[in-house]
Amino acid sequence: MPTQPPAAPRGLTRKGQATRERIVATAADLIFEKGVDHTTIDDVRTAANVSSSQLYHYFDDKPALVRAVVEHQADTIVGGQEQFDLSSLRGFRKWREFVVSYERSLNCRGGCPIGSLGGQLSETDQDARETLAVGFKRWEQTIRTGLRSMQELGRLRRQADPDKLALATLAALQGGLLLSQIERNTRPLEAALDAMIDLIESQSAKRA
Amino acid sequence: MPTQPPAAPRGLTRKGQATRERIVATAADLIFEKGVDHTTIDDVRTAANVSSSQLYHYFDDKPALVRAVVEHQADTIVGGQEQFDLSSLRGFRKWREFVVSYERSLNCRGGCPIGSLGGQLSETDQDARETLAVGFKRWEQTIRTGLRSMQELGRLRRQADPDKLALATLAALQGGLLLSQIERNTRPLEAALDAMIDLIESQSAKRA
DNA sequence: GGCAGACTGGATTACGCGTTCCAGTCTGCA
DNA sequence: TGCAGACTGGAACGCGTAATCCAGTCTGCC
Repeated sequence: MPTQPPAAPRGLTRKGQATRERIVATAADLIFEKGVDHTTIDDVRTAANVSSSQLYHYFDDKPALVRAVVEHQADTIVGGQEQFDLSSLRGFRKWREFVVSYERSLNCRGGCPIGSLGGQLSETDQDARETLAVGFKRWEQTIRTGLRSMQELGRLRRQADPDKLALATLAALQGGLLLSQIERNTRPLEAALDAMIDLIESQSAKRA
Repeated sequence: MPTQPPAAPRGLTRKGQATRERIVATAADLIFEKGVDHTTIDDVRTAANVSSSQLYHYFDDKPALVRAVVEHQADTIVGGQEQFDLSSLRGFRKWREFVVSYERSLNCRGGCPIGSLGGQLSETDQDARETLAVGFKRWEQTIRTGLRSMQELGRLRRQADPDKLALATLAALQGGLLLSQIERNTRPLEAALDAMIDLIESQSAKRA
């Protein structure tokens, strides 16, 4: 359940909605590349081919646009995450491969599309921070669901705590992405994910 | 080995050096609270009680000041880290307690003094990014040293990879801090650190 | 087919903030 | 005790950028 129906189309023409969408997507790309504060309204204006009055027709001000971007990124990332079946170690390994190669394809630039926003907005935009928190909760949820069915299927020991493992896995992912972004090398990301997979394996039921 | 001798005192009076130090420390605090881009030169000026010409006497421009802050934070954090003996599980648990209660005392504001800088600077200031990378390498090193001696002391299995574990632990810490900052709750941080400690324990030599 | 309101364009404004300038005072050293 | 250069103060400048304004055009609906 998203915070709202997919971006309240309160009296927006189909065309208007498309324009709005284009602005958000463009802004999301630019912000991912250059960060919130180094992406100017004018940058977005130019890249999305809209005039400033158009932009302010759809968004009250820059923070409002940024919040729309936050929701957009959360939807995109969590949506992509749901493609993976994390109810087995094999599934986790596949996911690990995907994440690492994705990061490598970006040359470790930008970090996590959501996580990097967290560092930039948490202390300056309370509203954005809460939206991010909701996004992460959803993300955590998808991992948790995988681990819980892993346990229900008897693949994970009963004593294991899938909820805590899910949260830790998300944290490891975020930290790995951050360090990889700083070092411009996927090694930290790999080490972090491998560690979590090792931990899950060590708590798997196979030996019981 | 830091990038430079502790901030080249090229022809600075003792008093001048103190002033410079005060500026950096003040800037570090403000940047930690509000982020790089929302901390203005004027904020620093006021809080540190210096005039703008003083500030520009010591630093070429804002990026130069920011870089000085990065080095300052890296020295502070890594220095503090070295107090802990991570050559035993007990040491790790003590460290875990310290980190969590520290974060709690800040009400989860600000995240990691170094890590949060990474997200803000990696894509905009190449130079700062590299300085951060060096800082993290030093930090990683202190954890690695602990794990290596843990292994040498026979507390960690020979098959374990202390270097990779150290990197993963640092990543888990960073991710935990980031998520805790966003959620304003220490749970993610605790889950991340506990997971790494569990992993290390599962690879300890006690059962061998 | 007309009109209300969604939508677009571009010029203009207002101001925050980094940076510079100049005119001084203090301080270590010969 | 003089003087070079480290150090300080505060006013002023100029640019980048968010935001506004007004003058339009398009579009769905009765």
